[in-house]
Amino acid sequence: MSPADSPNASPDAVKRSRYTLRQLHLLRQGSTATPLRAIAHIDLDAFYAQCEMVRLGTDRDTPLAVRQWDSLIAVNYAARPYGITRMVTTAEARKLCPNIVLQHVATFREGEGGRWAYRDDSFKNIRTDKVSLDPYRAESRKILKTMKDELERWSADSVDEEVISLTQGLSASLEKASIDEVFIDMSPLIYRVLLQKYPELRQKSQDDNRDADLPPPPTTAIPWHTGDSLIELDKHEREEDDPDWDDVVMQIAAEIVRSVRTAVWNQLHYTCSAGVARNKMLAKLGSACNKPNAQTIVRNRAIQFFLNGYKFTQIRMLGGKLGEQITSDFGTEQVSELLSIPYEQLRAKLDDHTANWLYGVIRGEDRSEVNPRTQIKSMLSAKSFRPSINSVEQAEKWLHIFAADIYGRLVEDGVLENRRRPRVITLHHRVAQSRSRQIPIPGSSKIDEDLLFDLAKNLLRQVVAEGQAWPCSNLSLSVSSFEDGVSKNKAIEGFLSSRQRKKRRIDDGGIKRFFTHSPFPDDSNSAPAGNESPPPADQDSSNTPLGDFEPTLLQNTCDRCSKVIPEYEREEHDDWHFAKDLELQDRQEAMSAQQQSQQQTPPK
DNA sequence: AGTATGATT
DNA sequence: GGAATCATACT
Repeated sequence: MSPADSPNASPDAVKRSRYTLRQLHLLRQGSTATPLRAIAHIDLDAFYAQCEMVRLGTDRDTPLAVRQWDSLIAVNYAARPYGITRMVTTAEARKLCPNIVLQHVATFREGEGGRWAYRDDSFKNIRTDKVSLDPYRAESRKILKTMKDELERWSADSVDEEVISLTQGLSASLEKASIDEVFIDMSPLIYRVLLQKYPELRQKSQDDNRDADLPPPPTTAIPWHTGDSLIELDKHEREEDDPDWDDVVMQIAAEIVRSVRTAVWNQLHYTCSAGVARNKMLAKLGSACNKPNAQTIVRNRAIQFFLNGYKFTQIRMLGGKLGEQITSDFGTEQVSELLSIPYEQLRAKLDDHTANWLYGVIRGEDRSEVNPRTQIKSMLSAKSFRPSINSVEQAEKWLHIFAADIYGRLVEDGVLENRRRPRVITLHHRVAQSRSRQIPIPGSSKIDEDLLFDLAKNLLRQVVAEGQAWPCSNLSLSVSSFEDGVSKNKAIEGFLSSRQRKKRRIDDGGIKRFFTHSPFPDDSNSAPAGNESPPPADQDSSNTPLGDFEPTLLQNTCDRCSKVIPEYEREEHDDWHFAKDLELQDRQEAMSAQQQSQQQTPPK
């Protein structure tokens, strides 16, 4: 921070980049290994509260909190200056801010047809009502779709023919981390923008050493948006130094994230906060730095400074018992103090895997992937009993509501269209400690409310038969082990066996990587676009585990699309066609299934 | 198959 | 801090 003690920005500062062509090209695949990668974590601000603000149409400055019985589960930012937090009761909240809006969550009610509703007396009915988070799930889906669409726009919009041919089909991947959080891997998108903006990066690799340094970026200053919060650089780094490609990458990433946030605001009126960094861990910490409605950028050269200010117990996975143990083992919670502990000493106290992970994570390393998953893996419906319940009759009433709840959500998820169905159903039950029983859901039967209820009753009988079933303080029903619709599954299995588990390339889940989003039309809308093209024949070998070995002489012509394909691209190209065929077939099936299932429009 | 842990509003 | 979710790892 003191320009005085830097008399002369060293004249030969950055003549070359610190990064290589190989590291640049790794961006295309969402590889976890390149320091140039760009990950965002986006987090909706006080999500449940915002949902109610949108639903009720209240102003942004109106204090509002979401109520569950007599406690608050979300507090909007207008209410926070009054000292209202989630740990406050509704009575205290009213005292602190007399005109606050306290909106109770929607509930199911026994005997009212398994449908949730907003009821003005639900807070009095903790004994008969069960919370429903459905309205928030629905909003979450809308927001996710808006984000996806905006990212699609980025992958579609490019003018340069050469860049199109080099980067066709590259898109960002999006992981739904919870009801109000996503991770986005923007690396492939940024690769495309880089080639577009900097033609000097479009080299053919054949005549180049892929481990040679890149030329430096032709800029001396990064055009940061005024709304971006930049984390201060590490001690030995200076803002006056010329930027390198990682800085350029971060700025483009910030621009993409800004546009996603703007789209969510413009189309749905939700604000969110984002962190942008090299990996998930840093992005996640970053998104919490400036709330609400702001974005924080953790540049590579700022990582150490950034982490030094933290207690490691704030890092993902260290917030619980593991964090406590490490704290007591080494007598500190500070990242900065843990940094001075040599690896061997970590190994002495922790198991191999943990020590290794910890050593890296406090130095800003995290190679976890952004898992392109938007669908959930299990569904749970639960209730805690204030006065415990004491009979099978009471328990079965709740099982009825659980079954209705889960069934409704399964319908949203596509059971009727045979898209996905759960294979296992589980009952959790707590007296002093919690126990659970699970059984398979018969694959032959049609899943409906009654079936779920019957299976649940069955499980309850098992639990009760084991004794000590009462008084019960907590009961829950869940379904899990989802499988995809039969047609899709069979086809993919066929694909895998035909390949005889041949070494798959790079990362990932075989054919599924071609489905960046659901091939099925979403609830309300829109004709799926059929304008994709096969992956380009690429002169670059970073796709293959063979690295620099480039059999450039072997070329074939694809009999499906008449494109010229190098031999080493052949397999991937065939896979692409296979995925496309599958997608088309699925779409047709889904369409006809939808036409058959009649217009029982669910209540909004 | 069943349990425990961790994280989020 | 409690309630309701979700995910994953361990045994």
